Amino acid sequence: MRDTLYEQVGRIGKALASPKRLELIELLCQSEKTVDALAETARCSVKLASAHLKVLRAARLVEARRNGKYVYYRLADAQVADLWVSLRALAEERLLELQTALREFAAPGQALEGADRRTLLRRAARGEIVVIDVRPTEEYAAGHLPCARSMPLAELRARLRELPKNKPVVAYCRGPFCLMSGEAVALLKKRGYRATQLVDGVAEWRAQGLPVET
Amino acid sequence: MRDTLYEQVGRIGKALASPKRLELIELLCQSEKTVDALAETARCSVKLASAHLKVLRAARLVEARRNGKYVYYRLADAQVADLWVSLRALAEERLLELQTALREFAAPGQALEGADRRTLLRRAARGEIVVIDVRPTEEYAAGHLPCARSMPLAELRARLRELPKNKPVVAYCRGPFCLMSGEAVALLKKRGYRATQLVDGVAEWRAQGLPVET
DNA sequence: CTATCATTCTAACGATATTTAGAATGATAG
DNA sequence: CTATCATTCTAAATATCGTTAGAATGATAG
Repeated sequence: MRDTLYEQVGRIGKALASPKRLELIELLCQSEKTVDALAETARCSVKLASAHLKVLRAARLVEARRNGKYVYYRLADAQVADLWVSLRALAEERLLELQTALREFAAPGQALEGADRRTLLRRAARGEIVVIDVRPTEEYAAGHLPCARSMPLAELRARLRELPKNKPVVAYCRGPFCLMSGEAVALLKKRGYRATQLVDGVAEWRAQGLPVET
Repeated sequence: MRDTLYEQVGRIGKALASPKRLELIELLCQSEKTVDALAETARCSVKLASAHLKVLRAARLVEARRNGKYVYYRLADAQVADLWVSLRALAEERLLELQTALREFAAPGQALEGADRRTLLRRAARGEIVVIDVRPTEEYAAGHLPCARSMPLAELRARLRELPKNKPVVAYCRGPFCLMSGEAVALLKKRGYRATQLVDGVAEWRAQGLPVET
């Protein structure tokens, strides 16, 4: 009777109970992706990725469309990205183990409050700072911070001269669990740039109600 | 390495993967409660409730304090209530099965948007409507809507004459999954009152950033 | 000391989840 | 037809989970 209601919500909970699935959700927060691409980025077999995606689809968190030989998966709703952001934020706040793990793996970047985020946008709009998006170009194309320039980590070394040395450069990537912006900042600093890392990703940005460009 | 991060978030996900635990979380959204009270309301043995609470505590979602013979559990953070509200809202939006189950069990009440909620508050403050909280008194005491009067479902029949027949009466309880406000409205209507149900609970209210009184 | 509230340990049962593997099947582009 | 991308079926190994039960243990009020 009443248990049915909680069981249904539990379906969503169960879908969120596997680390691999959470990783897939985070990747899908960036842009739609093929099974192949997801499996490669999440470092698992296509078969396993396919199985996890089936679970996520059964919980109605993701949807699929076919285009030619490829099946593209995407989040079923922007609310799913928001839920992922809330869940991760809660875990970061409550779980000491996560905090220490983050300190160890991820380079410490700037965690901004709502007001700071708006300040960052204003300064970027005025040209006082340069914001670069170091994710792959497809992810940039699917949505990026206003005023951000696409500069994928893989191309960064070759395109360094496009960046000014006299202005602060702010790099961001997929979010707090992603290492790309940290690597970008390390490279930039070594070459004499004034670089800082923004730990937000587009999903965090959007969850704050801030604008995202496509 | 990177998997550790997702594993930690998965701990929270796993805690949210059991219907019984979700029910306990919803109860704890109302007020702190003893194991005994939780077990009775969730219709399970004290032992099972204790085991589930242990899981929730391990995921740092709830905390306990002892007072005399009793151990009182409470949510570890208001963010936990917000997460429950988001999770439930997402499930309601995405899962057809939940929508049909809700239509069957719960009487259809008013689901309000942010602006409507403020209108409701204004009308209650002006005395145009009477808002009653039909939950047990302890839950009312722990936090209730501004301008709401405590009128527990168990006492409603005996205290009917405290309510005006010429003004609309709005009843709310623990939230969309709780049947108490529906029962209250059914009783009131039978006795000739102009009663409507508000499906929001205090957690939904607070998650909207609206004020809650204690 | 005793009654009450709560937790723990043990054990057991059944169910479900994660991962890997081999083989087969679909669906599509060229 | 063939190569590629994706899913499915089968199976197996391993692990964990949810629930119930009995018995014991703690912690506290009176």
